[in-house]
Amino acid sequence: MGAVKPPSERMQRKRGKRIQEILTAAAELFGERGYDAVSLEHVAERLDVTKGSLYYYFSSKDELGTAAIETLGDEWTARLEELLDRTEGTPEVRLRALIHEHVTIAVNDYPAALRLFLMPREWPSAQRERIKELRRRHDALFRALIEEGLASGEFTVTSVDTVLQCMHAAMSQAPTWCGELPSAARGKAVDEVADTLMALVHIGR
Amino acid sequence: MGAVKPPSERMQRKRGKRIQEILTAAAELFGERGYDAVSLEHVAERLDVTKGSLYYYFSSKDELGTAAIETLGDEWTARLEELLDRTEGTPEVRLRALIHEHVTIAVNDYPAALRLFLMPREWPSAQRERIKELRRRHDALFRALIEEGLASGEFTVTSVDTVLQCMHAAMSQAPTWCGELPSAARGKAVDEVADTLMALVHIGR
Amino acid sequence: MGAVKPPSERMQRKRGKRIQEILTAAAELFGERGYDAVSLEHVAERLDVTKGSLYYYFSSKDELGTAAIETLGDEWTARLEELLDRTEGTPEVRLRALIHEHVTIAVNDYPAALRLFLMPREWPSAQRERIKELRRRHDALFRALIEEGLASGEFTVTSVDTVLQCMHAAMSQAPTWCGELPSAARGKAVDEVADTLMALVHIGR
Amino acid sequence: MGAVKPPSERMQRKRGKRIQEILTAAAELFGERGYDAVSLEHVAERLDVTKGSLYYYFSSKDELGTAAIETLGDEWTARLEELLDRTEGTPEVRLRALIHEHVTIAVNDYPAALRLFLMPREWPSAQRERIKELRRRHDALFRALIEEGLASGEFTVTSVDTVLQCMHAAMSQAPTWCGELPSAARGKAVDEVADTLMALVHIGR
DNA sequence: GATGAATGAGATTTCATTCAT
DNA sequence: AATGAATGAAATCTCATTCAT
Repeated sequence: MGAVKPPSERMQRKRGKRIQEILTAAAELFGERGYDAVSLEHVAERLDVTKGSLYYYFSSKDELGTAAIETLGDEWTARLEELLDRTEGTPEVRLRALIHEHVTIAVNDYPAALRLFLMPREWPSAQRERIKELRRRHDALFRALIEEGLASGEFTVTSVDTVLQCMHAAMSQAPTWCGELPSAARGKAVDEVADTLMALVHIGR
Repeated sequence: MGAVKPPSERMQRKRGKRIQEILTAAAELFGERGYDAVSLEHVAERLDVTKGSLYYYFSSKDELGTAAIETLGDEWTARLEELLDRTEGTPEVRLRALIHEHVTIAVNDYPAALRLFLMPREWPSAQRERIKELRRRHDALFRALIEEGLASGEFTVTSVDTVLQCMHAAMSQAPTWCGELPSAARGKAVDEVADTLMALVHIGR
Repeated sequence: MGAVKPPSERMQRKRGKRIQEILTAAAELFGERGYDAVSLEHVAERLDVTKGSLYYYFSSKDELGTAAIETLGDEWTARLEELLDRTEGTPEVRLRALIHEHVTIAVNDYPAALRLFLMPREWPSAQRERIKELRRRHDALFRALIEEGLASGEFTVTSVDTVLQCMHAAMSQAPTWCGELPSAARGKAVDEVADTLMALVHIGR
Repeated sequence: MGAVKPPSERMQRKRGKRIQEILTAAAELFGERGYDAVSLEHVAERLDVTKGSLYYYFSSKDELGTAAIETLGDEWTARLEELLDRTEGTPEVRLRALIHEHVTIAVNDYPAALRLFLMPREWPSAQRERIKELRRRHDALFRALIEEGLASGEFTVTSVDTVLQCMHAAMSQAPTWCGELPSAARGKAVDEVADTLMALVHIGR
């Protein structure tokens, strides 16, 4: 009835904020229990909202899922970039810091990660591509550092791709064992993971 | 008079065989698509029976699931043990062979093992313990070799536990990337994974 | 900001009303055929909705069942109380009227009440207690009248409890025989039951 | 293959005995939990036999059910007849003894009764008629005594049928409350029931 | 006579999705 | 923007019944 008034900018912002809230809650839940095991009811409940409301923002569970991952990935990548910005030194030093930070984030904030990142198969095919893209952006940070180290002769690897995959797998998996340790022991565990994974770029000697 | 005749041994064997058939089918499916994504209908279909029949052997999906994992784990471990039996050489040689075989099995036969093995969290607590036990048996093979290599001075590590976790994570994750390669390239990819992971026991130099 | 708005009172009422509709339908069915013989499909059909909808209001068949019985019991008790409100006279007169009304309700409206009320054993323990409580409230009406009559010397009994049990049993059982009579004969049959049962409070003389 | 040899008499007896065992177990179970709630699995389990075996003796659950009731009813009636055979005295004395015995049997042996006897509605219509017939035979014992007492002027009733119904209802219901008493108190409770029910044949005075 | 195995129909339950308000 | 209500498809589970051995 009458002209549909275009959403004011303020409204847009508000909407954006609500969406972020939803995505955060969703990412947490998917991360805790896996995509299949989380119902929209669960998501809604955590937000103190009804199932139906979610459809105002997302047109399907799949879409919500993908968006949740994307958010999570963006945030994660942003934090890693920030770290690199404030860390100086050789590729060795910086790569180790990056690994350490990645694991820390995984353990503290996204026990999620494994289920979300590492299992594109679990996702409907429409979503898979976007998840891979996300992964590429994320990997780029590590890849750049490794190549820098290779160029300078500090690092040796069999194959950059393989190293990246192994590194990523181990880092994302970390929460499932570090997460169970008493928090006192966690710091040390994370350090050990970082030290251990650095070996991957010092192959064959 | 009234003596209840216990099932004959032959019957017992037959039953056991049927159960193994079911478990194999289930393990394959769970391994391919993950627990949640597989319905009893799927399992039944692969066996050419009706859903209901499965309940003659297992009293719930959970029970079937746990048993299937156990089977899968047993089989896997058995294949690794076999490999070790027929492989001679230094710990270095044998560990590399073990990794190679593990990844090969993962890629060829159990692409979704990741979801089953690495995520005890998503299982009802009754099952969790049994899965962890399975994991321990599996890890034992790697652990023994690593310790042997450490004793002989061939290997250096930061922490055996950490190495095991990282190795396991990377190996189980392998199917998600190697699996997508054209089969021609797969062999090389698996080799590279093995070479790369061997670095984990040659830390710090 | 983020204030969760509680469901409006009007909505609450509406929901309550819907629940009552469901409970009434369920109580009727359970009362007619017994708990086991009624499927949620039946209940849904009578309400012209789908099975699934019922789960929006009740989280299981058991829960619906218990609530339905409670409703049935409340209604029944209420009708008896109403009757007492409008009936004057000696305990003798009023007790007879009460019995008569009870049997009438049983025969006309809840032919299967027997199965619901008299057999707490078949209910899960959670429900049993609530059913017993219901029964107590119901019995209280009869008990009060009987004790009044005893006090005034009009009645004689061996044991109030025993009389109550026998009375209740016979009244609830009535539908299984009165219900089969042609409706013309029913009135007389109910009268006879009432007269007969009054003998229970005139023991020994 | 060859002539089917007619079952020897010995076999017949053996068969009969087996059938009785089954019927007893079935009657107990139906009595404890109700017809619907008992599965053939339950019955078979109690007999240490497999479900399938029951079909050798009975062609359906319904048939087993009806036969079970019939057995139970026959046995019950026989025990009551026995009692009457050895009890002398006025109708008053004998009727009271009969009631007492009936309740005793109900409480001790067939908490069953209520669900089996009093609820023809719960049974498929084919069975209903046979159950009613059974009930008639059973009632006949009481009816004869009551009529004797009426003839001699000892008893007064409104309607023999009604008295029988009420009596039967209360007697069969007895286990649900007497059964819960500590066994010490049970004897007294049964006595009270008998005394109370005797009032039904001394109406109006 | 009895068993193990299988079936198929139906019951309970879950959940993504839609929609009127 | 959000809610309460409802739907329908699919999943898990139960059970009377059949049958080859």
